[in-house]
Amino acid sequence: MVNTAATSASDRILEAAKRVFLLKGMAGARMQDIADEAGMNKAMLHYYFRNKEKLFDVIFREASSQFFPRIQSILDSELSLEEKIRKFCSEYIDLCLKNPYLPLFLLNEVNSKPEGFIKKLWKNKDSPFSQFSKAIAAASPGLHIQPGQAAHIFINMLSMCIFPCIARPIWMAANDMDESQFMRFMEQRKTEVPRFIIASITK
Amino acid sequence: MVNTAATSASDRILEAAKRVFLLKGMAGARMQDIADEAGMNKAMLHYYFRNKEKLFDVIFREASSQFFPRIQSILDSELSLEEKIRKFCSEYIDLCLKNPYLPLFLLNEVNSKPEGFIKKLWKNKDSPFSQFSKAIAAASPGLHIQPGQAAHIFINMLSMCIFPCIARPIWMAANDMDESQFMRFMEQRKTEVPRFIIASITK
DNA sequence: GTCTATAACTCGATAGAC
DNA sequence: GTCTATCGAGTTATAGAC
Repeated sequence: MVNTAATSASDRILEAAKRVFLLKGMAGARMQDIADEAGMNKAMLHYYFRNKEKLFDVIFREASSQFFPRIQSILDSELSLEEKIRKFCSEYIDLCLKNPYLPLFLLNEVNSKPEGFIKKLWKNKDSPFSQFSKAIAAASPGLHIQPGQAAHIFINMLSMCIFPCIARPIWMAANDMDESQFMRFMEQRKTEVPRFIIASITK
Repeated sequence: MVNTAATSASDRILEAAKRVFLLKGMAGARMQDIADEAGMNKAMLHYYFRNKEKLFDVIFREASSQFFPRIQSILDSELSLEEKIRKFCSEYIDLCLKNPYLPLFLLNEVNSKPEGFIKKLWKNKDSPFSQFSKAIAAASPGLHIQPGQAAHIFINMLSMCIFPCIARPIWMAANDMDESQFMRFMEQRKTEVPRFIIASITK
């Protein structure tokens, strides 16, 4: 009744938790930080999410689903291979620029999970990765793609889109870049990376 | 006198600290874990390194100097550009395979350092990154390298060598790989990545 | 130098008033 | 639902015997 504010308490907690967890990770985050960020006190976090781990799980799942499934929809589209590559690079570079802490957060937390856990991210379905690899292989007639190379091409694409964003502080410092120079550099990459990939394939 | 063992106490602490810090990061590591790993008790860690932060700093510096300066020596060599690329990829893939937690550890901790800190890694010298970029630009006569592309080529190379190692758990799960299959995949990349880069340049 | 014991503190979690 | 107060476990760090 009273809470006609833009967001409910639990939503404000989730937003705050996302900021703090993505920045500091599970181990580095403090419930107090999240409470401060959300403008309320610790007891509220426990009232809504019971404990830190459950709150973290919600954030982790949300972050995962924001990052991984996009691959699928691009894959399923009716575009040509070259168009798929262009679209993929453009979307993933944008995603990383708009969520600077997302990739490193996911890589970290996946690394600290027990073995079997990761496979559950894709349940019984094929992983988007292996599907994309197959799509590249299938689209290869006329191109110079050797069997077994599809996987390399795919992870090359992922690497060139994502890595510069996670190495951003080092890259900026090493090249004396400011914020806007880095942004321009990454904008260039939306065309440079596809050009690079396609050149190496069609040579 | 007595300690004719292979390693001194402080060395054993450093080795243990490296394992624990690289695996769990500053926030996730426990002094008790390090003590256990080193086969002694917590008081010893404080005796030799005063506190957790100072111990961490030693590890961080060592890890940094293990990772970054190699670029320089390859750059300074008298090899052709193509040979430099091949050597760089081969060495960095090996480095990452032999130190699986090193790249993610550095990326994480660099991200959580205050702004100005990073530049101090290269003191007053040019960063190896910008130097390598210049070398690629200088070696470009006869190749199809546009001005401003050198930086892209260089970070492409870094990305394709390092990223697959930090995304290893996801990549293995997504492709149903076991340990030895992944190792073979990365061995292939020592030639695949240079081939990929050179193809895109000489097209 | 090395160990045990413990102080000092941080942090997640709960109890209970409103 | 929201807040204050506090408990109790876990951690860093130190004191002090040997």
